Amino acid sequence: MYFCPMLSFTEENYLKALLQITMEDDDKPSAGTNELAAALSVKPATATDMLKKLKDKELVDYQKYGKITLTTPGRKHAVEIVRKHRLWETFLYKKLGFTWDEVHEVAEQLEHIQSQKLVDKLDELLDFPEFDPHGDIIPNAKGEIKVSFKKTLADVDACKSCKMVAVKDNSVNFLQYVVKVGLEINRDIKVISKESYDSMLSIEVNGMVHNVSEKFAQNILVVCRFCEVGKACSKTKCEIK
Amino acid sequence: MYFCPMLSFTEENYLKALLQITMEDDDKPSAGTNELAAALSVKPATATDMLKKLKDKELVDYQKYGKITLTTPGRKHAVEIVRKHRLWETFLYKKLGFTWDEVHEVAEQLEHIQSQKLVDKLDELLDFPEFDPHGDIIPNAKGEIKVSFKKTLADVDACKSCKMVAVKDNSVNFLQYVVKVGLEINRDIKVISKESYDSMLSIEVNGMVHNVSEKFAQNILVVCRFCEVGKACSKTKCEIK
DNA sequence: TATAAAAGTTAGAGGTATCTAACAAAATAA
DNA sequence: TTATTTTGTTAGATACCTCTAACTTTTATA
Repeated sequence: MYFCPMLSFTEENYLKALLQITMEDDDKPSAGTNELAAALSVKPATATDMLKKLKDKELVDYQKYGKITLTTPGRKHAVEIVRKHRLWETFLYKKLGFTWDEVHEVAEQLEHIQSQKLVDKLDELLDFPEFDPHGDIIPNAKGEIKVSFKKTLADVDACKSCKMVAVKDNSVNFLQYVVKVGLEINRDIKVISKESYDSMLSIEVNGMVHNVSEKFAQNILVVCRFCEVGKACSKTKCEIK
Repeated sequence: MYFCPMLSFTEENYLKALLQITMEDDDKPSAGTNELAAALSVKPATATDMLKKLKDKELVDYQKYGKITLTTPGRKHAVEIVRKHRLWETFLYKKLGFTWDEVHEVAEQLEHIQSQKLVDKLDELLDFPEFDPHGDIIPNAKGEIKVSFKKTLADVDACKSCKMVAVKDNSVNFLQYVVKVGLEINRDIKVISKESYDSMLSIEVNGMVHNVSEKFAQNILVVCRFCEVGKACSKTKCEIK
């Protein structure tokens, strides 16, 4: 039987970063030291030290010079932090009138509050939400996460339409830019054209045409216009294969 | 112009403890090292080190072997933490269905969250409450604290009645005991008799008689039965001088 | 007032989380 | 396959917060 010790903020942040790296891409279920260090804005040497500690606590599988993966308890803990983070974001957005670019920073602090009752009650107060303000799925109380969307606006072909369901980047900069382009969750987007030279996209949103970079498009997650978020798409009509 | 630097959790806890010690008793507006250390469950040596640091940051006035007081910025910071603590307690109690003995522990964590907007919005959501679930006054957004009640149940003479308005001890143990005796905020209490030997009190609450210790009584704050909390008492009727 | 007790400080040490600089292993390219 | 680049590790240092043990100052008491 696994005993869950109290983890420091820092340890929790390492676990969360590992989960986010390994969830990002199905083909790559492990992370590297540099990658992890970059995600946490620390030096690789610092990450190496922490990895030893997390290994001793059996929260990560890791060998010198090898790849890093979360153990089952490590993953469970990381999912719980993500759950708390996204519930708090939803609370700030729905109950306190925060804008979607403000919630992330505060939730980074709130996600570390230790109280199972608090999390459960917050979930209840919010009526067990499925998605946070950025369209990300909130893991449920059992720690289950539905698979997230893999298509981005950058994957949509010219002349096809889609619907924005989430964003991959939660930074203030990006989110404010998204708003400026007239985008929000559930908004329809039509890809007018794609420039083959630099992958710039011309998109139509709310009747307005905008040119956006490939980097921007890669951070907008989309589904077919006829999809309902969280449900299967009607394949006969689907425009984004 | 004072620049407010980011303080660590620990530093904030020292400031809060200093405020609580110096607010407790009007006759003694300063604290000692041992007293402070005891309040924080650390050794006096540890407190001495931290005091040097807080002095460098101009948050406390302090000389070697001398008494400790908060500076104006130090006090301002401490009041802000108390404000956050009590707002969070009120939130947990009113919005999430926590009991009054559960809120303190979680608020100890939440009080350190850094976001002015969060505090302001929380205050608004709660409709600018004056008191927390323990009857303690919540400092307002300007950092003003109304003077708190000075009479305790232990000060009430035999055969006189009073009304409970707050508790001085926020520990789970004490609060559960208070409930067991049938007490809660706004409840009337009649002091039936006082034992001169050990100051045990016989009190009547809700028609039931209980014997309580002096220690217990010293942690129950009361006003005259005809007082409205936060307002002046009708002196002609006041029974607790 | 002299002495004992209480209160407070200093010195030296340990754990955590971070860094830089130097080094080692693995992956990639020539 | 060898050389180069990328990736990852170790060693040594620092800042923070804590401790114990020994010491000093202040306060209280006899």
